[in-house]
Amino acid sequence: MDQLPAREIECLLVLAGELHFGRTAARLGCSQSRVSQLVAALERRIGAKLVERTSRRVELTRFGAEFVGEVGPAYQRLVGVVGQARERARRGGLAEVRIGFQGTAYEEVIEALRRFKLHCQTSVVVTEVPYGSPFSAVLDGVVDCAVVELPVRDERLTVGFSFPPQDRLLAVGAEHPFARRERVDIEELASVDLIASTGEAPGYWLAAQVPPATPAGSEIRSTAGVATLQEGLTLVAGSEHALLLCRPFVERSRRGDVRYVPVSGMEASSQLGLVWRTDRTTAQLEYLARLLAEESARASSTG
Amino acid sequence: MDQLPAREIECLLVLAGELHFGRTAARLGCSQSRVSQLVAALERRIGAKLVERTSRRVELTRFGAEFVGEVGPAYQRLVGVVGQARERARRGGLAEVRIGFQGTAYEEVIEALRRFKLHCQTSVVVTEVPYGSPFSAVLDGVVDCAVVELPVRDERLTVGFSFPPQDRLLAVGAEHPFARRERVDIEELASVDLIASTGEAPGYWLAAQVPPATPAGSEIRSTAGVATLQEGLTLVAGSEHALLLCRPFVERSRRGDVRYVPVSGMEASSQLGLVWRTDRTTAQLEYLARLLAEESARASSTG
DNA sequence: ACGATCGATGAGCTAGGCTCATCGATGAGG
DNA sequence: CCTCATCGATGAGCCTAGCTCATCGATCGT
Repeated sequence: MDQLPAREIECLLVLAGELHFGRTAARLGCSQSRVSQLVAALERRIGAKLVERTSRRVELTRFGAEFVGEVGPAYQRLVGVVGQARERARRGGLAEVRIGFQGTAYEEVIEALRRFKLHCQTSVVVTEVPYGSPFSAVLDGVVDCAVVELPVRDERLTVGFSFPPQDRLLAVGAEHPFARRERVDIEELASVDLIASTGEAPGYWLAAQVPPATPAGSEIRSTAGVATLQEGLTLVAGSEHALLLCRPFVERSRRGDVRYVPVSGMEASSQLGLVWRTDRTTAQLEYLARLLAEESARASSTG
Repeated sequence: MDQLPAREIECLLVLAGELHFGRTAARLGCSQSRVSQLVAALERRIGAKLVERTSRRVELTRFGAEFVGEVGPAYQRLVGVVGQARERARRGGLAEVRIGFQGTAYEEVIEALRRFKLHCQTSVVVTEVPYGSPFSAVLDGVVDCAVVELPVRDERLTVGFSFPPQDRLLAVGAEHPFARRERVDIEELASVDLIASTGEAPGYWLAAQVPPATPAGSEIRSTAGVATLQEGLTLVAGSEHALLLCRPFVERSRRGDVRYVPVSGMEASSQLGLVWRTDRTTAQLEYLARLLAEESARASSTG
């Protein structure tokens, strides 16, 4: 089969409305003879008379009317889709933005997303990404961006916005020696068995989450690894293991058999950020980053 | 806005499946460079990168994937509609055939329509046409054909099939002098007041339905006119008026306050036929006529 | 380092898309 | 009945857009 005769269809649709070759030509911005040729060509292609025409009257054949009734909506839809795409491209956005989160989304982000959807007329799909593989979903293109733990040191990824650093908390079981402490100093981490993340995260990221040693140089043990936050908490609850977390995750995962103790003296404190693939930077994502910045500023000023 | 870029869209859709410019070109039956140009043109038109391509890898942009997801179905639908129209034209038919009836449809026709729908994969819409204007709906194109009382003497109309002639019946009120008669001779019509049809029917047709005089030359009175069969029967029931009908209509409109008496000696007996606009003759309508002929033959042999 | 593969690009050809001029048909008006 | 005006069809011819060919540069495997 050969090519879709877009011009001929367009011509027929206009002619069906005008029922006049001259006016149709004017509306199409071409000559009357071209209209005549286009209609004839379409009729030849379809293999049936579509328009009954004398020098005094133009009317659709019964078959032509039926054809117009079917082709019209289909054609208009296609034109519409292309037009919408153009419009979206002009504003530099996607119709559906997929955002990944480690764990779940938190308040500041939710509000930013609401404004984002409104302003960009975009639908937002929220997905959870594995705690231990914060970047792979972004790199694979499964999500368009993600709010994850920093740091990110990867040419392929861009950090659009970084939330302010936050203290880390140490999650321990209810029976753990630290369970009732007010604080834990970072040097004390040398005495616990920290849970590491298993996943496709790069080494520098893993090291940032679970430092291999205290600032003073004491080695930090780590004999267990988990893929998700929930796994980690479950492991903590029933063992001597401990888990380093940042506050937003804690707020979303309170449970009775786990205690959260602030850790003081941590140099590399926990920090969340919005990241996306550098080669897929768009105005839309940058706008989302700006919205996050605003919400973050608002939250820190009122809180 | 300018023309719908059908080739470019087609090209993108194929490329989205192949992810390879050379194979895409082969499938489109053009050169690789053309594919490159088409994609570039579409990207320029939309205003966004749709395909990420290096010399070693081709993949859709996030935006491109979204675009393909929307444009693909719309495009396929349009192609499908055009293809279906071609197919229908090849078999010479309409997707929806509208048939008009005076009064209602009767058994032989119903069965023929069933087979017609099946064979032509067509939907059939049945419409009632005014008894007194059997042709105008056909001429106006409101229906594609109609089963109506003959005769038809009009260049613009074609009779595809004529049912065998049938006796006429005289409908009279229950209190009418003829109400209990076995037969009525045509000469006796001079003594009744026949109801005429009012409508856009031509004079020859009206005269055939309600003859102006008996064969022997006696004038037949007609002081009332009705537009539909039901109106006529209602008028008959409460007056001295009488109505000439053909059998199929009678079978469908039995009522207690009206008697039907066969009329003998009528030269021009009642005859139904399938008519359509001559300038809209199609193989499909001719096929329907053939089906009616078959059903009619079957009915007369078994009955 | 080399060759193979693949997409981009520019030059150049040509068929298809379009216009112009004209014709014949049709209907209105005198 | 004749004339004029309107409208769609048609053929000749022009020109652009649609396409090919040849070539280049980038990239990956060996």
